[in-house]
Amino acid sequence: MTSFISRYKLVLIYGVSCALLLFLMKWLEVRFLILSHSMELFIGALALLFMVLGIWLARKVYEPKVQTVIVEKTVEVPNQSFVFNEQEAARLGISKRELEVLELMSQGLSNQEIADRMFVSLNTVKTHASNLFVKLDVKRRTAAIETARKLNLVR
Amino acid sequence: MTSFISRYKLVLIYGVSCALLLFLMKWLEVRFLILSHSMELFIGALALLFMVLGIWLARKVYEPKVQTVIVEKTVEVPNQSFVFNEQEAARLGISKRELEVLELMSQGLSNQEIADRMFVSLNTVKTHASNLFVKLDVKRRTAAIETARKLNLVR
DNA sequence: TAAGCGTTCATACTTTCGGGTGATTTCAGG
DNA sequence: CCTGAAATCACCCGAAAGTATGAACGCTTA
Repeated sequence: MTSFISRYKLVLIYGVSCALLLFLMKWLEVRFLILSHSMELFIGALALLFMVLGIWLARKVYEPKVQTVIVEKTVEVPNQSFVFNEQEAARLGISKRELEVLELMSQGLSNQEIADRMFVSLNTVKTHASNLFVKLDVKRRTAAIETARKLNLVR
Repeated sequence: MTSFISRYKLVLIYGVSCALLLFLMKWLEVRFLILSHSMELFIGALALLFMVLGIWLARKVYEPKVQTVIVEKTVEVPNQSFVFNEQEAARLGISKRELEVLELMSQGLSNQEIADRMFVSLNTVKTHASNLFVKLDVKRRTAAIETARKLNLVR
């Protein structure tokens, strides 16, 4: 919204500048015709001047657009979201239920709480956990969480 | 590298176009002078045309530069490094030793391993751990790790 | 100097975790 | 149809984790 307003302001300013410049050119034209009558040089200078003006105008107008794009990008990037490493899970042969246990484990839940959430017995959770520890080559649930995090299996 | 080549190609093409356009303008100038002698209109048209050309040229040339800037920004941003939340640690009243225990805990070490590393007894580690659990308002070490991570106290 | 805090450690006890073993069911694939 | 993997559950036992309580020491601050 504000970028549009500022852009319009710029256009207005440059429009007025162009008008003034045109008057200047006309005055110069008269001078030129009187002095040397070298029309070709005048035409060339005029063309060059206005092309430069055009380039300058375009740069001024389009530069804010550049900055806007950059802002969008910088906002977009900090999505350091977690991407599950399917390859690693498959390589280690971790099953669906084991992964569920791992996930809940990493959230700080006890085996009993995990059992309640998954609607299975405590013993089942223990079995899944044991299998996980073998597959992740660890001896404790805290180490399992650490390893799983490093392998992008959780969070 | 390739962007520079393509940009130079563009400039060359537009340079040639400008030259051709100048010749066209001169020819038109003669026509104009013969037909109506309306110099003001001719000057205005010429100025407008070359300004538009300048704008067009600037846009074409500067657009690839925009993309380059975006790339630089996206490369710059992914510094997702861990910054220890000192305020939160102070707010919760977590001491140095407790923090050390928390750190080692989050690395998957057992109480005995932590005790060995810190050159204190197992009981001392347990005491620190218990105090941590109270301060972090949790009941298990896994939950403590989870909470500590969310508060940027570890890793 | 007394009070408070952090650190250290201890004993005793309960709970949770993890290993080992074995059993059943289900379901996909040779 | 048989096999094997996955999922489910059970029992036992030892290890680890966690709770409760108490105590000693050093440092800082009111």
